[in-house]
Amino acid sequence: MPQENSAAKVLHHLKQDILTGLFAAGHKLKMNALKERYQVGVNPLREALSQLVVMQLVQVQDQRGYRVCPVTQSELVDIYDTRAHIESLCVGLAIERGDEVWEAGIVAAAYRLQSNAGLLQADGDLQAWEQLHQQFHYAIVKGCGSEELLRVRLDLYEKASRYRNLWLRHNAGHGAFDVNQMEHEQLVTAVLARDLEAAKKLISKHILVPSQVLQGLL
Amino acid sequence: MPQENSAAKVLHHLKQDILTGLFAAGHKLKMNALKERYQVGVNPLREALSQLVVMQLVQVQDQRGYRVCPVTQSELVDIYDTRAHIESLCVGLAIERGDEVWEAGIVAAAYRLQSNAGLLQADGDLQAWEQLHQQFHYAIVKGCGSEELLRVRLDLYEKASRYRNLWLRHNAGHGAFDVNQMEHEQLVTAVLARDLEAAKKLISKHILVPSQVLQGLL
DNA sequence: AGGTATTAAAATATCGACATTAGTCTCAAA
DNA sequence: TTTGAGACTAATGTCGATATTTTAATACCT
Repeated sequence: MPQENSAAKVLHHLKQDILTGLFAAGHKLKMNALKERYQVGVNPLREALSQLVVMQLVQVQDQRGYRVCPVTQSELVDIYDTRAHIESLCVGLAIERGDEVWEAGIVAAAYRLQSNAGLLQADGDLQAWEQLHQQFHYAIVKGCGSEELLRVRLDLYEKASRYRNLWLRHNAGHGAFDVNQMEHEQLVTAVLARDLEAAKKLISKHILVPSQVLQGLL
Repeated sequence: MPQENSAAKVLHHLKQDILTGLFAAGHKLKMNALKERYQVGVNPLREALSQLVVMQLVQVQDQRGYRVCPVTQSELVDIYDTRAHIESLCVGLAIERGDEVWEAGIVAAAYRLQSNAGLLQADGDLQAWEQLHQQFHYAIVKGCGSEELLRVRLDLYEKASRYRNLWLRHNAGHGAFDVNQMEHEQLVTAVLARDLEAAKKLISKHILVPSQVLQGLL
């Protein structure tokens, strides 16, 4: 029975708790509180926290413990700009290299996303929708075939999560997702038509629009 | 006196020891041996190792300890291809955004690299040259102005280090660096002339050539 | 006898408790 | 208001107990 060690378990939970905003930006992560919450000793905790430091989700001050990385407007802009460039790169390579299985995967993911648009209602499950949304975009970029590039992309996606959750909550039930939905359709059309320039422009815009909305919120 | 904790110290040393190849790919990292070598307890060690896992330099198998990540031909190709794309992206943005201070920095770094070409002799200090080489390329890309993009670039650079050291040792004293030197001159010219297309082609090739040499060695 | 399965023993990883050390806060005195 | 001493809080590291894996040895079967 593969029982992963406690450091791995606490890493997973703690990461979620930070990304979803349960531990707010700048929040001091006290050992005793975390020990209590996750029911582990200090050593697995320190291991997990060390890893989150490398992921740039947590800061460490020597001899003064850990705290959640602050969110700033400049970081927001930087992350989203970089994501736009990287995602655009992935889409471009995917269009060059993708095969029929890749195309089918896109169609399937787009269909699932479309079918569950109801999750975007005011009382819907935004996290569930975001899951499908993520899978849709992943279906497109995985055609690039580069593990390293996809890993870089995932790192940035996760680092953007705290900001994205703000955007999701802000838009919930305001019909602001309609534009988003339309962009997805256009993207699928451009990608399947292997229209490189159009697809790159669309994906870049698709990422930068939420960034501009968020800049007004911070 | 800013005395960083022992986990940070051992992280730095251990990372170097892996990147320089002192601990070979696939090597089992036994706690007792590391404890002895770095003169620390197991906990700081586990912290450092956890971080190296996130950096993808070591692997962890539950209850079976840590070992240095293996090197593979496919990873080599993937890392260098991805580096070529990312570096090209950085150079492109730098050309668009760079100012005069940026230009001056490039000229200065190029001059220092040129002046110390003697380090490439068979009996030279290759690590010292690589330091200058790295600084030269950094002088160019830092003009892109994106912290996130530069961080991604640095991650890939470090991940490529183990392969690069092979290349450096292979080329030492064989005059194979002459082409490399010429590429640097051409790159500086293209960048300062703000010739986007030429610069992107040059930097991409500059990264991919060592990759092709290395593919023959593995 | 050769090879495989079983069991015992050594080695190793993991985790929590405790002691040490550093940082912070309070309060009084200058 | 500033400064310094002491108490308190929190982070860090070492040690030891426990659980798991790996190695070795022995017994068993073909």
